[in-house]
Amino acid sequence: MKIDKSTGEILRDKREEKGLLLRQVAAKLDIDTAILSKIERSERKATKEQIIKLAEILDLKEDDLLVQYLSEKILYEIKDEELGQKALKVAEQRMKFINKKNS
Amino acid sequence: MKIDKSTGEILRDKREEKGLLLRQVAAKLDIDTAILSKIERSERKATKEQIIKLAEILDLKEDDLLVQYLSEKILYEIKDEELGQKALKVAEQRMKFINKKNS
DNA sequence: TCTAATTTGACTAATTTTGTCAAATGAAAT
DNA sequence: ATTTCATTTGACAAAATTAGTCAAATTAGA
Repeated sequence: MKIDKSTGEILRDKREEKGLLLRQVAAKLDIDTAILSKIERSERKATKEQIIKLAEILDLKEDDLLVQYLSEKILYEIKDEELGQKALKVAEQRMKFINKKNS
Repeated sequence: MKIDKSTGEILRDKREEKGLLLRQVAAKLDIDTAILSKIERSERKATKEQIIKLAEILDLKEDDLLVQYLSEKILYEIKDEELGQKALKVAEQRMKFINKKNS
């Protein structure tokens, strides 16, 4: 899993690698070019549906891209929080606890 | 850190322990009783400001309550996600990476 | 059973997110 | 240098989500 690249960077790199224009990919996503530009520069978040379509369009592994995307959503929640690191750890513990309970 | 109790349960337990009514606490928070009732039963999320006030009103350690609250917000983001667990782990790695970079 | 506390659900208000559009900027090619 | 096309920017609108009120229904204790 790439930990040193933002979702946006991954998307831009792959799009350019495939020689596609923002315009072309945006058309397939049915959104304005401006939004895709912003997504690639991490100025906007994509929606989950857009991520799924992008994986398809750019031949990226859907699950990997989704994990990347979700982890970014999580980090976004705590980005300005002093206690973010602690909260993440506690969230993991609670997640384990919940999973244990449901088995 | 309590891992087996929701924020709502913590709040309700402490409020009852102190013999306060929903009405009284809600008044201090400047919201309708109905909302506090829903927060305590995890039907609604509190805002960060409400959590801070509640820690004060109920004599709970602010940081602990905030960590509890933030971890719940994180879990909420991934509650319906198959890949939630993986995303959490990746978020932690990325968090570490970001912290390393900024030091 | 009376009374006060809590819960429920329908509704409104406020905020955030997602999107469009047009103008500005940048980059490549003559 | 000028043209042309891709990308970026920012102001704005639409849509969705979140936060709140209110009143009626339910629950719990004396």
